[in-house]
Amino acid sequence: MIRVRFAPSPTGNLHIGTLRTALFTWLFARRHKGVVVLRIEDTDMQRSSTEFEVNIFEGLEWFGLDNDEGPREGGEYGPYRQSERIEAGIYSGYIETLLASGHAYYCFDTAKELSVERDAAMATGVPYKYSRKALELSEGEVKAKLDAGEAYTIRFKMPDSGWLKYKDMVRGKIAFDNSLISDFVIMKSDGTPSYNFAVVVDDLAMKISHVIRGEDHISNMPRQAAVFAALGATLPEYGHLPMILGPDKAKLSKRHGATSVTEYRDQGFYSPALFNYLSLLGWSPEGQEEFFTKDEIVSLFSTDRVAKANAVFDQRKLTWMNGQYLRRLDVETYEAVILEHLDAGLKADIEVLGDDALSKALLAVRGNLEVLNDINTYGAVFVKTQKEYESDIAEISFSESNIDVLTRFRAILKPEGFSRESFDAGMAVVLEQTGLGKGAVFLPIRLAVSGQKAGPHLGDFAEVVGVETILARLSYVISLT
RNA sequence: GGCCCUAUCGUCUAGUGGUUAGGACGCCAGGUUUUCAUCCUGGAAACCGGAGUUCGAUUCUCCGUAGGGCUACCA
Repeated sequence: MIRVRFAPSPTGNLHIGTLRTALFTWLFARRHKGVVVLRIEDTDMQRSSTEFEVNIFEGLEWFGLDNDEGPREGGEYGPYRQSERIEAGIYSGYIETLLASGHAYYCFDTAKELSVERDAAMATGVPYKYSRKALELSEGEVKAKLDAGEAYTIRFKMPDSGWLKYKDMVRGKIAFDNSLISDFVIMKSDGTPSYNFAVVVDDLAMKISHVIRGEDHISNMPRQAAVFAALGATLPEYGHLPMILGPDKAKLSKRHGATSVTEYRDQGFYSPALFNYLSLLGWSPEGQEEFFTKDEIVSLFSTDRVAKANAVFDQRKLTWMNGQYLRRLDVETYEAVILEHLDAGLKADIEVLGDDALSKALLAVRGNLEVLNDINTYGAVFVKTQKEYESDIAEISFSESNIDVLTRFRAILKPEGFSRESFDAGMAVVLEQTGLGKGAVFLPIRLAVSGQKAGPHLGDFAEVVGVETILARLSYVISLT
């Protein structure tokens, strides 16, 4: 049975990079009909908060990644928060085992002593390894220090020789020399387990079969593998994903603008579009097609087509893809989706214009939208107040020819039987009558009836605001001369 | 400094021991459209460098270089 886990740390909002890891992990599991476990790695009490945990849940849900086991779903390998696992004594049990087998030992060095060691090693160009001073303590000395209440950590004793060799699902063969790795802390002085230890215990206890995570964890492999070995367990399969970078090729972070998933949601990105885009960042199926549904991606996904090189997150392309999704949606879905982002005030104002006004207006500006929130910019033209309209008009100068065009158009436009088509036909007549170019006819009409030089198709616009408004505005402009 | 990973248009990527090195975003030009947008057509744009292997390397090997990661009582 394939069991994967997604293990975010609630020390910040759900990040695009973290989401991509979750996505690939999820895709792998769903592709192979496996189980997805969500585990919250909140051993860092200082930085973790439930607010961030909630944001992570929210982001995953919006994006469309579900999990079979987790803090909210429960499951037979719970609890699924490391903080709760600490309370349950899960880690201390394993610590005892390691202590008893000689794979771990108490360490009483202070932070200052350790940094002196480290600086000395750095200065001589030797890779730093803990001196193992604590290992020279006799059992009696250790007990005495413990009894005296001295602060301590527990370190894992790395093997002095041998290599960790494994085959990465994404990168192929990888090897590390164990003798270069320092003994590392597995239990901090506050009694909580460190990451490299907790992760192993949990992956083992939760029977995780495949670990898919970011490349930043590759260097942790020899440490984690050594703990697995010391516990007499076999290593799960591992796949390390390339990182997502900002435009400056540095690891994606806050200074690159929006990085939290809920921010993308709030800006009006449609989650299936983000899903599609992110799936193609570091992975590609065969062929040239770029648009895939979630189900298609699940059935196509495979770790051996995951890229090895880091990828820059291109917001331009995401935005383009989002616009494509908006245009490809069926009308009902499009309206439902866009309505969630339409300002209530703007919505009410448009609805006042008539029964189908809202629907027509939303459709009229569809081609202009990239993100859902754009509707509030492009939709405003439909509900300009008279005052706003007049002040827009005041900025525009109409020539005699323009006024002639407007006058002719006003004469042709009839309130009876008005439609988008009759509006267009009316403009065509003016075109013929005057013999002017398209621009010389259409632009002044657009300016006169909308007060701006860009916007939705005028026939659509007229249908929404009503022929009376159009006629009134034509007359208004004509009357100014 | 040490260790690990990586390297195809500006960006995301496909691909191959012999290809006009393909697609997409962006950019430029033209067209459709009433303007903008959409849409259509076309264009510019890449195999990091040096050795080696080979009849032939972008592709395989090595060495550089560059970028990224790790080197914590963060995860």
